[in-house]
Amino acid sequence: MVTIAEVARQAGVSSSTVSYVLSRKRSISEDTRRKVEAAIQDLGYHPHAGARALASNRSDIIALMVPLRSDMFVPVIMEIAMAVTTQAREFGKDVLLLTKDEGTGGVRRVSGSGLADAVILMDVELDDDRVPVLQGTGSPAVLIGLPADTAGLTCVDLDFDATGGACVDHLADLGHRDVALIGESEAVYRRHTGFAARTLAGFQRRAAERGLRAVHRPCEGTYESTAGVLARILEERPTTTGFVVQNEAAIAPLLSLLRLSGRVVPEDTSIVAICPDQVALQSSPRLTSVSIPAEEMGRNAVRQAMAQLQGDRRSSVMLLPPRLTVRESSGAAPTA
Amino acid sequence: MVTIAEVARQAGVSSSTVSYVLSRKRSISEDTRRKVEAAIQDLGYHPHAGARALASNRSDIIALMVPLRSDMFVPVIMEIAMAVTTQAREFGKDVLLLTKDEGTGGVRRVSGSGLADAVILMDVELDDDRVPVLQGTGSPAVLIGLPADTAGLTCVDLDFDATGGACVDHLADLGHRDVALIGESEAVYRRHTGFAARTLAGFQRRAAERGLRAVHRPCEGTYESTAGVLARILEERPTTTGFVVQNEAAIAPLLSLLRLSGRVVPEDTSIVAICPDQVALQSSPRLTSVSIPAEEMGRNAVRQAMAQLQGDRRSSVMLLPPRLTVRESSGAAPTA
DNA sequence: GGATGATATCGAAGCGCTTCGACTGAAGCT
DNA sequence: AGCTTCAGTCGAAGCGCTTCGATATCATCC
Repeated sequence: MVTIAEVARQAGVSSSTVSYVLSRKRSISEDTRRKVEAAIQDLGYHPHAGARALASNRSDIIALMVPLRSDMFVPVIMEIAMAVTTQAREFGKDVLLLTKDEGTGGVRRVSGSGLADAVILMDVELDDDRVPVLQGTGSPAVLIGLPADTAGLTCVDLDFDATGGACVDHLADLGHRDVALIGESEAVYRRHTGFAARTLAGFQRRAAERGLRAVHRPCEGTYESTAGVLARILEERPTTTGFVVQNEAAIAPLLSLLRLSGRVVPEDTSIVAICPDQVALQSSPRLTSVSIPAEEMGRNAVRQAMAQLQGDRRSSVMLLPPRLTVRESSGAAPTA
Repeated sequence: MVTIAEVARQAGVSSSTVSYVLSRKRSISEDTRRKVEAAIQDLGYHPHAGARALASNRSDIIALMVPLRSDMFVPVIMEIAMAVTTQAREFGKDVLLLTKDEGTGGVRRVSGSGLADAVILMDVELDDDRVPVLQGTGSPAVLIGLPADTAGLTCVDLDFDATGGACVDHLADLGHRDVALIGESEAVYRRHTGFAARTLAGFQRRAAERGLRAVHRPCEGTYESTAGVLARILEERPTTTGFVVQNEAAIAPLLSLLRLSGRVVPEDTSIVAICPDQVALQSSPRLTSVSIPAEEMGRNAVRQAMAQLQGDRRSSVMLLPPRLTVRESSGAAPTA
């Protein structure tokens, strides 16, 4: 292994000078800098990460705790993870992947051992036991998702309440009077995850404000369950013409079922999905949707973490505003 | 931060003794062990990862290089990544997440800096420039996927050639005489990824051996492209009754299209998918499928990496045998 | 009963880096 | 000319751990 001492010898300087060339913490003459950089190239030098962490008390690693299985849509999780990793690299940091099932022990371990300089938590529950532990460690922390009590925390999430409202607004603007929310599975509402409940609250509040009749049905997302949910909704309220779909898995079955029943989208029935743009674009017809800004959430989480690492201790809750894109699945309500 | 010295003082022993308690590399009396463990508990001691890496020359970190965007199905990538992480933790290792777009530089960086003890590469291309670099570093390496030349490498993958064959066998056994492979998008075949080509080769060879007529069509996986592909196949060879689907995204559109066209699965048409079990199970009807053993691949990759870390320098190519599960999407060919 | 071999523990060196204080020489003042 | 100032560099300490002898104790065996 090539050490800083060898680079120093090759460049004819002391090892501290090499260190300063690398860290830019002291001024270095142009001449010396060139010699050192040449030596680094020549020898293929890479500073030893452990030695650096020991001496500087920074590992340049951000821990990311990802759900193994969760209510979140897997591609969204993946996109967030990739965005975090990419953004972290732009700050010269690496990402350590932890699974949520490591729980509080995992949090203690990585911050206690100095393995990570900061921790980003995904799939945060309303009353998440990792949060107090994380605050106890005093290390920079960012949550993707909202717990019940956000006091003193830094969080990033889509504003799901506003999202529910935006979907209703869009359908109301198009003249729909009866709308339905095809939600996540019952288990998601029972479990202590906030996003489904927040979407529902926004959906219902806005529907009331706009004077629409609103129905909400949880849905597992399988073909059969979607068929059941759709049948129930149309039976109870046959005049329903606008659907908001939160469960990504229910989208394909829903489209298929509507086609089979002879309903044409968007002429007879309008659909607004809450899903990644990619999903909306590969459906047929392409879906009007509020996108899940996975990349933005991941990148912002890292930025917040970096701000904390640089001494910014303000907590903040960053709710990204919903962005609704009109595509081919929504249109004016049919005139009765 | 709590150091080993503080633990030692609290336990009334030397710090080397604490170290040996932790590493079990020398025998320690029961009495001393208890005192040390109590002190560790009391103080909430976590060894400093950097210091440990520096002194022992092992970081206890495995780097995992994941594709940002690729031909692979995202949930499969995710499942592999999670399996790698879980299995790594069972060996006391952590996982560092790298993106494929860091390329050879990323490989050099993590192994050159001693950040990772081993590297696992996903989404390996036939002629992958990361591979020679990785071999050059001399650090333990495992590939998930097969490059063209596997000499001296350790690889783990599903045996896609046998998979193509197994799908044909299943359909042939059921009496189908005309089969079609709905493959990945053209781009996948053009790009230098092996799994699609290997599946196709196995499919065609076995079809020839069994005397079936076989058609292969690439497919983008969108509703429109699937519709086009299906129409083309049925036009060219209307007697086609067996479909093998490799592109996960094409599954839902295909089922929907067949339903619309009045064909009943499996009475009129049989489908065998190559996809994760989860996808096969949530379709309607549930699909006969060869599963993508994502978890097994991830776990085995880690095991191979650990074997190499423990000095096993044999290279090996581990091709997991396809496992075909019969469900409701395949049945006897209709009698003409 | 002294040599032998385990077993249990300690002290110290050293891993490769960062960082602090000190030093040097040149430039900028008065 | 003598002073300060500052850019540029060096040497050494020290980060917290592992690991290699060395040592001490004790049971075992002729």
